[in-house]
Amino acid sequence: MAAMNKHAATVDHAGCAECPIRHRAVCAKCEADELAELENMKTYRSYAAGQPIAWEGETAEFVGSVVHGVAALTQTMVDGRRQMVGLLLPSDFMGRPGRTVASFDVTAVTDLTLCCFQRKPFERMMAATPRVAERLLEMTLDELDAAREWMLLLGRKTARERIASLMVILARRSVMLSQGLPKQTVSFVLPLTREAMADYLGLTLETVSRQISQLKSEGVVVMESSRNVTIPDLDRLLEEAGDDSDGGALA
Amino acid sequence: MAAMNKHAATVDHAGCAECPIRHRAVCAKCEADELAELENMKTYRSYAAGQPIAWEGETAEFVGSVVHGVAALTQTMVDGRRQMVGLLLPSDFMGRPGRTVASFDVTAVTDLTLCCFQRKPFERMMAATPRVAERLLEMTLDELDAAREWMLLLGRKTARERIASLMVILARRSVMLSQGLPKQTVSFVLPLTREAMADYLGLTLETVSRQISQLKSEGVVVMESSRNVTIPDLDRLLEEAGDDSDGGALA
DNA sequence: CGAGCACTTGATCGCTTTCAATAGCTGTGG
DNA sequence: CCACAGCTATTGAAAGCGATCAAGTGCTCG
Repeated sequence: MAAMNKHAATVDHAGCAECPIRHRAVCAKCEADELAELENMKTYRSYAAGQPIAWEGETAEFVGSVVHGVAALTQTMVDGRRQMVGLLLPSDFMGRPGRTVASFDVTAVTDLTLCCFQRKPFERMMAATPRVAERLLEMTLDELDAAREWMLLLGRKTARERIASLMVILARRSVMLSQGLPKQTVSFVLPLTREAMADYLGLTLETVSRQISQLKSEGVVVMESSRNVTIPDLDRLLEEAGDDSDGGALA
Repeated sequence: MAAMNKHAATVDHAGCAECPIRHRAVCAKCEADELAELENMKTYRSYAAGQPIAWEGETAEFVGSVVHGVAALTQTMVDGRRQMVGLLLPSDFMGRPGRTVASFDVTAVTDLTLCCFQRKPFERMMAATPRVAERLLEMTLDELDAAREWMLLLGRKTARERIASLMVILARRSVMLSQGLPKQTVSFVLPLTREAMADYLGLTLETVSRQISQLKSEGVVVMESSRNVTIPDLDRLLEEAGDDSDGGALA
């Protein structure tokens, strides 16, 4: 099956200057000379949807940034219960400087391209130039905030609110990527299966399916297929998510 | 009531060299000259148990480290549901460089002493000397790992497993602080009320109480009072927590 | 001694899980 | 072209765990 093979994505970028994640990834603050150094040490790797990238407890020989696609960090208990603890979207950083052993399983959720750096040279560069380390700190603090928002969802939100919250996140990202002006209607494709959503939301896949059906029947979301979502009224969705409304604009 | 008043803790440390968190806080990697600079800008602040330290959405005028005591980061939904999203123990850092608006409510859980820095001078120092920034990145990455462990607990663990997991964390900390050699029996004081535990664990206080009672009746924990815990068999507790057993030693 | 607070315990309710069957979609091969 | 396998998703019925509502206990402090 195609899903089991690495496949060559479009990784023939002329250089970092044209990279789609140039201003959001770890390299965002780099000057031309630093970028050139990174350029020399980078390698692209591609993974098909479903492929493992790293296993918990094993040494990950590289770190890197997501260029295209989506990857998931998951944790699994001995009896098989599984919880997704992070979703890596384009520009997100994978791997931890200063620690060679991965803390979590990493899997490609969709077809995926990573911009990888060997651990040692990258750590040397971090020590030498502050810009990369600064940016990484900034990104890590953002991730920590996101993880804490997620803890509220997992600890206190109802199944319905969890689904709505996930939709809000995906809608927000869709708006950001398309650089669209804030409008009330948004459409996007769910990059996750029902099972992956369940793993993310701390629910079972049946509950995910049921709650989506209900939101659909009430007109909060409109679905052309099981993966194509349209949100007719974002304010309504935000209410369902149980978040403090931030005025409704996906700022 | 005493709980509403600031009270003077023992903050008359001669200097950073004698500070109890000297080798674990943000200043851990600093040389003597850098330490002197921090010494000039630091102020101690004390809070009584229950006092607020910062409110979500308001500007926090300082950042700092926990010296003594325990603080909690919490998030509250409009209808009052509350989730603790972080527990700040001695040496943990509070506040986010580069962001003036607090993302979460911060409250003193026990009587508390903070070693505070004005935001601006601290940020200037971070930009000038890499050691502080390096250490902060390290600490932030550790916190992110801890947050992700917590997401597994909130998303997938049973009430019983959650209680056991909290006990494991507190037992582990108690062993670290007392520098004791790893042994099978550990005693410690619960720094949290049942309600605070519930907020941390994503449960109600009644469920917390019931599960503690059950663990007690089964001999997994022994309690001299409602706050004094003894763990007669750590391996047993680890099993109950549902974590991969790491051999049982609280390494 | 009584007020206030933290905690415990009981009874019931309801949401989510579990178990189970069915539907829809996609690709493969006769 | 249709049948079928394999997978994803939906839906139903029943069970269970934790929440909710409600007393009651024990401790500390005035």
